[in-house]
Amino acid sequence: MTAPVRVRFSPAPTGMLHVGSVRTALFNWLFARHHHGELVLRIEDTDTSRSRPEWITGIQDTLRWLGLDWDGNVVLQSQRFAEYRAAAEQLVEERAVYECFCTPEEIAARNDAAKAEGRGPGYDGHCRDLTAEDRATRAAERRPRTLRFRTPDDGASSFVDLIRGEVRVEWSTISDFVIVRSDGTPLFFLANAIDDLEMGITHVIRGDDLLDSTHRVLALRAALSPEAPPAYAHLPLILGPDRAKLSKRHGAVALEELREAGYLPEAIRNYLALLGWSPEDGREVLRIQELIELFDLDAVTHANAAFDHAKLDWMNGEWIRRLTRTELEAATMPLAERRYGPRLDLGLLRGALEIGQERSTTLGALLDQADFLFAADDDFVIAPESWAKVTRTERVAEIFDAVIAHLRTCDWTPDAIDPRSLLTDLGFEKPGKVLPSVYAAVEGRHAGLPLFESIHLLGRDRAVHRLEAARARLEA
RNA sequence: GCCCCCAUCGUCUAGCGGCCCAGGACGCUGCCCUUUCAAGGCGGUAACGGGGAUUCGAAUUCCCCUGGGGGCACCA
Repeated sequence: MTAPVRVRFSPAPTGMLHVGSVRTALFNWLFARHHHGELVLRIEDTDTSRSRPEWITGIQDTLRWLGLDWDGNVVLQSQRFAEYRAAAEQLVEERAVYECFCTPEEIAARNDAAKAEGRGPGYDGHCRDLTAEDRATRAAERRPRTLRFRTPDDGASSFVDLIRGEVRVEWSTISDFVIVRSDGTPLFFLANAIDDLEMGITHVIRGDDLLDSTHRVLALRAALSPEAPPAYAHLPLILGPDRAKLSKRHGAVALEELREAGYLPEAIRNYLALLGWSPEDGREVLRIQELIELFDLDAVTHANAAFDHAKLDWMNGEWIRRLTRTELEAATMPLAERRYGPRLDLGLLRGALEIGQERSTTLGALLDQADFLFAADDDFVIAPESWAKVTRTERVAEIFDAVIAHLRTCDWTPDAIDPRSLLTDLGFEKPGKVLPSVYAAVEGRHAGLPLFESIHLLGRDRAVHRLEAARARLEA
């Protein structure tokens, strides 16, 4: 390859990162790492009313957690406004951009009128050819002034997208667009074009929802500099289960929610990499290094993809099982600390991870099953549906009595704890069938971590105590 | 309304003219394993949206239709 690759991930800090934006970040990251290039993190906070500092730090936290590192300092567009203004004024002088004094209300009214006539929305060029005198008058009226880019009157805009191939649109369908607001702040188009130019971005990899805006950015870029623009690659969108575009208020899966629910970065990266891309050999469970080696823009698909939570679950389970015990512990610790606070017991947690690793799909689900270990006897509760199952169990009082007696004296190993032979002696042909009542008494749920190991972990006193409590409750 | 993008199992995808009466994965489902529930193992179910054209031959090329998605902001 020729010039070193330099890409950027440029989110707007208007909310938490969701799977769509993270997939974009991931593809940029994989592309940069694959080509030994650089990835810049640029925060597009030009909309000062919607941007919030906590989202900026939140975005960085999430990216770091996912292992998607970036090169150099984070660039904040809000700190470069002066530069954008200067460039815009220069464009005004060159007549590529003009002053527009239309108010939002006037534009909205004319759009409504256009709609009534069966035409679509879009700026009508009202202020396109204002004379110096017109402008002076309007300025004197203290009308708001925006700066609008003048799009070509005829011909077509065309560029070759790395994924889509040639994309062509008639200029007549693209209206003049605002690049500087009436309060003097820049818009996306301006800041984007200038920064891509100055940062030396070679490839722009982003969502397909920005495909149409590319023509405008490219025209603006051409007015700004004769330098060749970056190559563009528009990724198919990730859709919600309902097949609509993911948005903050609609079905978007926030990364922080996944993190809190116990999904692993390894699994999220792996799953997201497979949404719109697949390696030649068809393997699906891939380490990050393999992802970097195999990733290629050529293999990116063209069609939008629905986010499938069930497959993510499967993938997460795959990764939980691949973790070493130490890694699993490190991944679970933050969740467990938040969940159990001072009641967290490292020894018990390790025990739970040992018996739970092979059978869990999320860390959250694993901890759900481990809750019984950390509950004080006073606030240990048996789920209502599980208790119902207990009361429906035949001769359950007898079972409890026998198990209690057994636990008081047996050797304290999982094998010795196993009460089945004793239940067989009591006349139960399939002792396994009545065991769920014991699960409920000890674990608070009739289905959970393997019983004998669980009792062993819980300890003799606590186990006996819980069974006695359940036995007493039967009488009530 | 106009513009753009897209179109293989329910979902993610392989397929880039004959190897495909279409392969893999998730899901669903049957069986096995089994102390519950899972996890795991082995099977099964299930798709080329429709119509033309090109060709000896089309999931693969072209056109139309239909369908889905996106865009048309002083959001990005």
